[in-house]
Amino acid sequence: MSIYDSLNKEQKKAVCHTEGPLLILAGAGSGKTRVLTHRIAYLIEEMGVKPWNILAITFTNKAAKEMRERVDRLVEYGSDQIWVSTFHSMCVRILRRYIDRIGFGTDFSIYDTDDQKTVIKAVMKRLNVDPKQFKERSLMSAISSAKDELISVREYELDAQYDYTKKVIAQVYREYQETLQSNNALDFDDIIVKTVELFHRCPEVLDSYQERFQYIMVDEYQDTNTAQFELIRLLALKYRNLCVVGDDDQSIYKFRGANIRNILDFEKYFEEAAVIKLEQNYRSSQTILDAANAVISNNKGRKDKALWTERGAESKIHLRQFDSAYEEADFIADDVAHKVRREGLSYKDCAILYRTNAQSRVLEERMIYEGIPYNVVGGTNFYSRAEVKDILAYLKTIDNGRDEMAVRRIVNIPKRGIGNATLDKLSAKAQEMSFTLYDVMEIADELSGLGKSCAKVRPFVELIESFREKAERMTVAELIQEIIHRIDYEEYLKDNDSDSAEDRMENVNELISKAVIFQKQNEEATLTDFLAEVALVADIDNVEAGDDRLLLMTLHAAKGLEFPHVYIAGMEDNIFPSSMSIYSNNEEDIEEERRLAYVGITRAMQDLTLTYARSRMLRGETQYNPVSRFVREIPQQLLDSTLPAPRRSMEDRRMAEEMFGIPSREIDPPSGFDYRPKATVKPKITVQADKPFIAKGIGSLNQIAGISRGMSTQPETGVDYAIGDRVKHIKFGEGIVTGMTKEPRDYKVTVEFDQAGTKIMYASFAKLKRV
DNA sequence: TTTTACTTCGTTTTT
DNA sequence: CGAAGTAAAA
Repeated sequence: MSIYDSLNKEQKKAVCHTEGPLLILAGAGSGKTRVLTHRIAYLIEEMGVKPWNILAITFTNKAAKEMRERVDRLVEYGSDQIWVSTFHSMCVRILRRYIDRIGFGTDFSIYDTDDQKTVIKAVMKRLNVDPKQFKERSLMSAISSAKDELISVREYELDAQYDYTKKVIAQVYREYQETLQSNNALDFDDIIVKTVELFHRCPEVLDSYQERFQYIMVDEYQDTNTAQFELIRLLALKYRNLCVVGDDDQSIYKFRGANIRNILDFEKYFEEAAVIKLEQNYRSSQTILDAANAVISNNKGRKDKALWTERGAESKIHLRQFDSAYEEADFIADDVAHKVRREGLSYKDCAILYRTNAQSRVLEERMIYEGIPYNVVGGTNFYSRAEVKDILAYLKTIDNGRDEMAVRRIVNIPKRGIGNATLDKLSAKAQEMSFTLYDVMEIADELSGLGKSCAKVRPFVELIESFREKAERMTVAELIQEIIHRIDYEEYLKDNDSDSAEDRMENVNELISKAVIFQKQNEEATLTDFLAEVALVADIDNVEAGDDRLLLMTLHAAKGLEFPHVYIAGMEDNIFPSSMSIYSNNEEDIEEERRLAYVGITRAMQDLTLTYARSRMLRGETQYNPVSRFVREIPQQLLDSTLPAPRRSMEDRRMAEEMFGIPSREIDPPSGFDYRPKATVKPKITVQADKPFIAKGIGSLNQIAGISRGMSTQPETGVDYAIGDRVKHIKFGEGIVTGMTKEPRDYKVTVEFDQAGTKIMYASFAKLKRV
């Protein structure tokens, strides 16, 4: 019996088709990861392909890690020799070796979105671009899409000649690229673009990688953009053993430049390509698949396919309407609690999905209220938190003095009396001498015309120099510790805001732990490597399977995951599909949202619950939205409750009145529009200045719950009650503690409530008070 | 130069 | 409604 016997006929075909281009159209839940891992195993074990000649590209680090582990279980040896990597980390790896051939230093920095924004702003100022007329946001996305499409500055300029707006964008684009180059920095898009440029300009480098990667596999192929396609096209050009796996129905990253034509036209680019469809679904019940198929069938221009399963209909899709988002959240919390406490389900079997990150707040508040342990995926990335970025900026400055962004960030942290005025003077001087900002600072006291403020620069330079010297013989973790000690970072945080200082320090410590772990896993790794690693982690990468927690995330973040019980909240027009897509009047935008709906529905294995609210607060305004059109696209017999009659617009009503003289029935707004939660739990620390980060999302919930973040990594020791004590719960009232069990990072407490009966809850969530 | 108070602005989704 | 940016004050 071989490992391939467990595959179905189509899967087997895909695994054994090893030579030449191959397109695998893999529907949701059709076992595409299985196919990919088995295919790699087959190449090694049956075809005698050397592991180091195989390249597998995934979308996230998490997927890469999973794939490597699964391959490792299938093959005898060599799984560590395969390149399993994301586009970005693969390109960084290549560029670290060869980017000096196209005018960058191999110790380049990587700029995240915040850094980009800062650069754009500075550029706009320098070029006198009117911020009223041009939003930095749109400039950024214009530049980003140009890069995704591999349009160079020069090409953009040529195209812009007769268009004022484009001309301005072209100017900003040029200046932006020049700034990045002089900072020896690349943004996310550049990481791909520069690799393509390297391959074009240095055929011998390309050739060496073509020889190296004789068998290439790309996962989530529908999400690739033009630049990424060009990259893999070049790599595969010589041996043409390119296998791409994707599902056009799950293409949801158009806004990020994903080019759906890459998958729809694959057979045009590679004429000899074989196409295999995987349509048998191993994940969901028939009912869920029927709903998904019904919704997605409203899209035009898709590859023809339909999912099927051997499973039965099982339970219907639950549909619930509420008066407000509070009630919606209340219902979901109760429903999850019920399933866990009465039906023996685990929290980790459930997920709540929503369209926008902003929707997580109300849900989070309710989960705390109900005592449900949860994690939020997404929101603000751990590495974009101010305190983490401060420390990283120190590291970047030490590592790459040309990174002006980093230098500017930390030059006055802690306060050294070096403000914008001084910095601008130094910066101008730097420009004039074509030095970097840091170079000028080093020689500041020898320069004339800088005034007395330059005396303050000296100690800063000396500090950095001493760090550089120490960095030679220290680990990254030790270096961070040295930095926070020398600049007394804790004191700085306390001066700024004593309330949050402790939490922030906790994040810094978390960063130190990450550095320790990183260096343990990569013994040869340098500071540069650590900074690159840190720049390329995504939120989803931090979701660990171990914790028994309910997951909250956007529909986008949910792609590739599955859960027995899925809730999709906010099923309303203007929320989902988003108002942007509705008002754009472009059917393609709605189709993209519909694919998102398809992704959401197909995450569910057994049970799917769709909820919507008649009123919802948005930007301080109450909106009344009709139920999502996607819900209406689900056949009624699959739903467990009936939909309200389609709401008629005011015009329709007026017309009906005029034509028939009948006053139309009042449907909206609903009765309960002023609904307030019975007793809102006011988070002690609200989600503001300090928007929760993810770092597995734990930080966020602790912060909302008013619990020190320290508990996210260490078990709580300080509960002030024990078995036999009388305690009070915010919702269930008073009761007696009848049991306590210690869990790795928490206590599980059993309480017999006077009114509400016996409940089992986590101590850190229940916030029980001794009475 | 830094802090504070007021205004404005806007919200999709993110490697 | 909340964050972020700007103008004025210390």
